Amino acid sequence: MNVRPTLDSVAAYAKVSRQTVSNALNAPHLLHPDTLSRVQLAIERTNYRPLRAARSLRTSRSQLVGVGLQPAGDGVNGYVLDRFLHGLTEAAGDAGYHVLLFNAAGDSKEIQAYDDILATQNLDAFVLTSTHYGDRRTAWLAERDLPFVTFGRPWGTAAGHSWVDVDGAAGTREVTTNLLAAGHRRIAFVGWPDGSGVGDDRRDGWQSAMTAAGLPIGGLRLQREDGAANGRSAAEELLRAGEPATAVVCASDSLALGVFDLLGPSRRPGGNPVPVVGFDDTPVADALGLTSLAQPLAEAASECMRLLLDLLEPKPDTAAQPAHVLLAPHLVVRATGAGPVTSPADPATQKGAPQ
Amino acid sequence: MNVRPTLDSVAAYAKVSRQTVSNALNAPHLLHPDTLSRVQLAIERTNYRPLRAARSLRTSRSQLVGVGLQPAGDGVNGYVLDRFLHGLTEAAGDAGYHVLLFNAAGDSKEIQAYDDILATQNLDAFVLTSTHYGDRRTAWLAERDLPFVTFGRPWGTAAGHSWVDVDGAAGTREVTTNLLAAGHRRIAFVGWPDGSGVGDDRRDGWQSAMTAAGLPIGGLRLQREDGAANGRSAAEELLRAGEPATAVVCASDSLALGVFDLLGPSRRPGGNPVPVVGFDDTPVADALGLTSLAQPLAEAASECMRLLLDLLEPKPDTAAQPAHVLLAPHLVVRATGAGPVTSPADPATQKGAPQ
DNA sequence: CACAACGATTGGATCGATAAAATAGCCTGA
DNA sequence: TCAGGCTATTTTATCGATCCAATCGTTGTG
Repeated sequence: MNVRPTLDSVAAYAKVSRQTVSNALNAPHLLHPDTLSRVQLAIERTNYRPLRAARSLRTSRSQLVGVGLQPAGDGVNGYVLDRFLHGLTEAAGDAGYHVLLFNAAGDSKEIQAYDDILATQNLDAFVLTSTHYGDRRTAWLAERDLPFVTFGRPWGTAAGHSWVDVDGAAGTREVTTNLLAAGHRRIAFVGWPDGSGVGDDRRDGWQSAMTAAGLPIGGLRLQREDGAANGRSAAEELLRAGEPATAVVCASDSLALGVFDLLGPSRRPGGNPVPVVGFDDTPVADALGLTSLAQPLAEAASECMRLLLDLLEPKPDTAAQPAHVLLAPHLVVRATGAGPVTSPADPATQKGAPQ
Repeated sequence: MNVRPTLDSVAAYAKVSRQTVSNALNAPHLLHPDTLSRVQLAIERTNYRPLRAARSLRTSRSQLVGVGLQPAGDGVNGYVLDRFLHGLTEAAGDAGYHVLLFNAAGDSKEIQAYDDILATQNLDAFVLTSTHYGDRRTAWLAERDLPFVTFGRPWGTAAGHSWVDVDGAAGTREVTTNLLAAGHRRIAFVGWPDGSGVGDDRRDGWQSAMTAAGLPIGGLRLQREDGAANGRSAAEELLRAGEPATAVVCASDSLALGVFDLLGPSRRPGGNPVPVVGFDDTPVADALGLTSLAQPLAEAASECMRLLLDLLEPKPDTAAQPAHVLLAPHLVVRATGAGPVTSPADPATQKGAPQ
């Protein structure tokens, strides 16, 4: 039964003072090279590692990053955040940090949770997810000079803080452009009701690609709350339209699933399957062979951690400015889903010169 | 700019000694009622809460529970564990604990991670997930007398520790019995290859229900690695069989999805849809209207926390024995999926007396 | 009336680290 | 020669809590 080594025990072992061992770890340049290597050997031999609680008490830093979890994660959005969380745990670990979870249901409760946890734990920083219009959390944290990074850009407010986000518009623009290049002209977008930030952004990408191609969007833009059933209802509306859409881009996999159910290959055997593109590349998309735009979540997480480190351990030469990172999603084309490169059914419009 | 209150500042406010304030929090029975209420008032007025780092240094307890995360969570199994994690965070919070995440890819790396983290953090306990045959983690922790609870029973080893698990066999038995009661006789089971603990358990429930009904299982039991494509291949095999199955119970939603794709209502319009039952009630099942057995994950998490508290804060009267909790999954019947209560196609075998 | 027993409260030591100040040794130059 | 500066290392103080032993006042007892 061997006890934990402490600074003192290592110091005795190396025949130096406690502080010298501490310096070997935190300020090695202060030591004479010979002393340094002797102390390092002692540290290795005794397998010493400083106790965080003691260090934290003295320095009021903990190497902990707080993340608030929504208690009832809805399936699909939950998927994205959970993958992000996995990535963050990994990125944090690489930087010598750990992730501490706490409950947060809604802005005000999350702020309450910050308050609680800060009173008892020395958290070094926070990572926020699911930013939205009227988000009160960022202002609260900024007022108190607490370091934080958001995964999600600050919708509707000036960006006084660092953030990482995925460029949804770029994704939908790219996939729409692909479809246009494949000859599609009537490309619909099934999105969420206005005002959701993320949803508006994803719609804008589609819209700008259509407009750039000089195509009208009248009747092609549908709005539904998220969910497969609502996607189905949107597909029905599209089917009722005079001139049907030949491809559909969606704001989420859930909506895409519903659309796919009515317009995809399974329901129209022998007919002309309509390419349907989802967003987030969830297991649902994978299971159904649905083409989808994937967020680079692991990368987003490591970027968050990088920006956080810029705040927490600023390089001496660079001033710690809030920084922003916008990552591009990438398209996951799935075979069974009759991916977006499929040409439209009508040969007349096929492979025509754009515009 | 007000500073954090400390024991000393509260003591000064209440005109007592530091230790008395400490006792008011940790051993209130030692104080005179008048003093107690005076100190409590002071604590409230100053909004004092003890700093964990300082307390942890002295008591070597941290109110932290460690959970290892698999870095690359596969979609479906990841879903279950992530929901469990949400529940655990909530349950821990209710008990005054927090969840600390760390990376763990595979047993040996997870053990390595334990070692690392214990050297620097005073973790009070661990919660392990995904127990399996030949799991080396539990023995490692037990050898060092570290408190822990597993979500997942100890497959193949004696249970020297507390655990919580979901009774997969009970779930498949129940659903199979339901199907039998509805008149089905040829009920297939599509499961994983032998030796996976969880998979064997889920198969056993189906098998025991079939055997209890005096029905043969020859040709009805298929084994596939997890995945929708493999489920599809299993369904093909079932279709090739001389006497087709009239219902299928699966070890996972992924397998069920594949089976459903070939045997469900979508592919056999006008035909006789075969009831297909999945396991875990993932978003995939929800999206497709697939009937599935849901694990009570929030409950499992709170039970884990309860057992952990029994270890960490043992009641004086009860000896801290390792305890086991086996929770029953519940069936989520979905309408579109032509749930398991559907009668088989052949009227001859319909609603006959069991056996 | 001295003294033990007890309840309520206090003061010092301690947990294990880092910050800040002090010291010891060595070198340089007026 | 000796003040002053530099480097390498040690000493002392401190972070904010709890543990433990000591103290103080009150009461009961022989």
